[in-house]
Amino acid sequence: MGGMGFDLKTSSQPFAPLRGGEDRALAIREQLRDAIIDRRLAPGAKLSEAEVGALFDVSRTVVRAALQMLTFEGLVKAERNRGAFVANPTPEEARQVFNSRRLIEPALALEAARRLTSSDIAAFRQRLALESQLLHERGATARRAEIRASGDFHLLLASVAGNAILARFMEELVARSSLVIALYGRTGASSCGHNEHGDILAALERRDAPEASRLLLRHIDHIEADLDLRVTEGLALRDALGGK
Amino acid sequence: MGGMGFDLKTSSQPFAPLRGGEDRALAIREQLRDAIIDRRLAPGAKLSEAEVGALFDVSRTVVRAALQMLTFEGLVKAERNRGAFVANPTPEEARQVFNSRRLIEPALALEAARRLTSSDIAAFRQRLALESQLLHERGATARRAEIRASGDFHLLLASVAGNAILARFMEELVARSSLVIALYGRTGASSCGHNEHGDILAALERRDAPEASRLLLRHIDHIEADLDLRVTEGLALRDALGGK
DNA sequence: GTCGCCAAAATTGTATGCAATCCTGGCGTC
DNA sequence: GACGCCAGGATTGCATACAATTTTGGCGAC
Repeated sequence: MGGMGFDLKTSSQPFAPLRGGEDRALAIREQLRDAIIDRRLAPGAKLSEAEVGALFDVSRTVVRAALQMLTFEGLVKAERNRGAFVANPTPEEARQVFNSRRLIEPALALEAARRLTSSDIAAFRQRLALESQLLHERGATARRAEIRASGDFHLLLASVAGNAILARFMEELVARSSLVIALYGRTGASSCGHNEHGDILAALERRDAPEASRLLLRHIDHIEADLDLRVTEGLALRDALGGK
Repeated sequence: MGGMGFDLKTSSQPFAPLRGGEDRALAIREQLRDAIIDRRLAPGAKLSEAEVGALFDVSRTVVRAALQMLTFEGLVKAERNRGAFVANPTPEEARQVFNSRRLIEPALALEAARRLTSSDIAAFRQRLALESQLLHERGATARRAEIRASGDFHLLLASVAGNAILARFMEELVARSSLVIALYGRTGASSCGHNEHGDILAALERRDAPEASRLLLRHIDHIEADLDLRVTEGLALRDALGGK
């Protein structure tokens, strides 16, 4: 029992105002999603319907809808008659996430290089500016925002590529990646040192599709290389303990 | 106000018994999914919560859960305060579905060729036998079963490849493909004449990964080539009319 | 006759109540 | 002392009731 020990509603984001006139389940989904990939909610943590409902001041009906969406995205694992928990991906699942990204993202880069418009470039530049600003900031809040901003770069690339279905897949893959990085990351800063996103954007601007694709593939490799995915068998129990 | 005019529960499948002890929303999702890809539910048809609930003898709560899942899969389109409708993919969406498949499936074939076990082969053979049997049968029921069996081949391939995430993506892509074929298919029998699935399996058994990948890519091309995706702009209104 | 407005009906969005299931703690027995 | 059993509490699964929104049908004015 006992509260979750954090305040979901006062997210670090300036917006996300939990607008009342719109679909509240969507808003709650986003808040929980941010909390999960920011690691404010630890993997394995229980998401009690009543408790989440009390936090957001909605009924369990709405919470259930939000949790079902997150379950479909793979960020939450639901067990019948037991409840919903923040996902706790295994190293094998982590590998599958990155294998999927290695397959999809270079293709997206190829297509994005063809379709890139000047307004797309502006959006990329804005994203990159935010990233580099966060990189130089200190503190846990900046760290969290940095992880999310880094993911947004890949999401923007997917959206520029123009395939809505693959973009949705990428949304899921990026979210799961954030979770995996939080779990298995060594340094924590995935793209520290090199400015790989900037290099990719430069290649895109040059319309050098193969190079953009190649850089992106290596970028994914670098992210995964920063993980510690050694087997550590039979840790299911300890993971559960770590949850709380 | 006018029933849906069909009986969802007496599906053509011999199983799918709507087992009571398990999660009923899952069962309803499957039934509706089958009905959609079998075209017993026309694109654009309204899925009223009360009506579906009456058909399956469950409350709207359960129906809503099922419809939300189908919405996530892209088979149903939900509009706020208006209801849920069977998806009506545009030609552009159809192209995106096949572009996604062209990207993912050849990679799955490569991996499947490496991992194929003898029990996998047996499962493939069983699938193919069912397909060829259905191919020679007459009647709408056999046609529907054939479309589904054909999709199952691709799903089996995805499962053999061993990446659960991509397998889930494929589930969505195959379901959407069935819908697209029902909407835009010319002949209706996508793999008529050639036994492309059989050829792919043969290449897999020979461990000829590149050939299996190549054949699969061409197979997808053939499926898409059978579609009529000419633009027909501004049909959104007529589509809605066609819905009822 | 056509257009616009308004009330009734139908449908979805949300909250809440009850039943079923699972976890927890304590007691009795071996 | 350890194991198994059973009641109490808590949590989810589901159904239902009510509120909000949209659609529909008709009525009146122009």
